[in-house]
Amino acid sequence: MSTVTTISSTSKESLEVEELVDTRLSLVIGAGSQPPPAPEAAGHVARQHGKRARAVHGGSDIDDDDDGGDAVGRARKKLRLTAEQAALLEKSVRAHNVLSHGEKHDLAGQLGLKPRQVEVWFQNRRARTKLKQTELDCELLRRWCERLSDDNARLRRELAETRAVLLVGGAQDLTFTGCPSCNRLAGGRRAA
Amino acid sequence: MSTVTTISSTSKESLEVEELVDTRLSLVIGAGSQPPPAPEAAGHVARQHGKRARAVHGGSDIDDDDDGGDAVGRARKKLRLTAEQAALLEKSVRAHNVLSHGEKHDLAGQLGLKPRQVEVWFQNRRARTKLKQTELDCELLRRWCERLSDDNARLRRELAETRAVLLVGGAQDLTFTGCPSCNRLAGGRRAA
DNA sequence: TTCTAATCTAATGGG
DNA sequence: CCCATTAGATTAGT
Repeated sequence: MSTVTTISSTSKESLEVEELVDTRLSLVIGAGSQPPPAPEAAGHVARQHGKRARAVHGGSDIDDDDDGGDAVGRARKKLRLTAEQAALLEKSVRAHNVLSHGEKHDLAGQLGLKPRQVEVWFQNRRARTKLKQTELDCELLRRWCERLSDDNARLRRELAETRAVLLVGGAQDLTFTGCPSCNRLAGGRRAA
Repeated sequence: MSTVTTISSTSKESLEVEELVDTRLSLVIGAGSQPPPAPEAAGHVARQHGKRARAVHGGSDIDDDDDGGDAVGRARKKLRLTAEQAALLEKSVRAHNVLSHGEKHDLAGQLGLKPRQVEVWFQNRRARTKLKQTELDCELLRRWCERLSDDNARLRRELAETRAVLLVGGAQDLTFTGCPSCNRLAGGRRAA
């Protein structure tokens, strides 16, 4: 006989179920606890989620991320990372932008977060950097475009002038001035 | 209930299973009839989900709440819009991409959503379209860049060609006339 | 099969 | 309102 009483979050319709569960859990677990509204939390990371006592899960698997719907157990609201948590995460992401299983759990332990949350944080972080870089690439492209445009104009000008010199020079001026190239240059650098 | 056990274990893959799961959950949750397939106007492959019963009327839960004081006590987990709701919203956004107060409440009434949710949906929608257009602009820029690059190459080629003709044609004269500037230039470009 | 990365979308908060 | 961000849910890929 399976002892599962909680509904796994993998269920497709977990939404409604979660609400129901949430409500009931609120009633049961209810009103007691209150996360410290003070964000300063000078000490260590606040322990954020009490896992409901689970039935004895034989053997700790490598991954036990799935906490099902207990994320909302007493949750007054959404998760806000403290400065310490953010700092640690940043440091970690600088080390490796992708987490191994061990690292994930380790970090989760240090942060007082669920492994799943750490994982998600990393995902979102990666997405963010990617987006930023896309924007940056776009800007780079824009500059490149600008440069190309300038080059283009210059080339057109030079080409026109060179052609003009070629045509004119073939007739007469070439013999007199003796230097079509100089004519061209003089024309081109008129302003200078 | 053993049914829950079955659901919780796995599987979101198979379509058949999905339907079964959905059906069962509908029974469990107590959803009434679910309006079937929705004409999905916008784009993507027809999704099979279509079925989300938001029949959790446990009293004052969803519909009747006006915006403003959003109770944070129960974390509202995630709302999934039905195909009908989405279709109506799409239609509305086609009419006006911004909502008036009246329209908002009206729509909310028709959809069975809170005005706040309608508002949020419109905001997200606008953000989405804006993002898409940005991407599109970026792509456009890229093509323009490409074109410029091609033009550039062509111009360089033509210019080189013209210059070559010019130099060759004036080579004899240049040697005789002995322009110092052009001698220098000719020496530098002799190879080309 | 499981796992994770990537994507979409509802929701929050600040400005 | 816009914007950035969070996180749940889903899809796709190895």
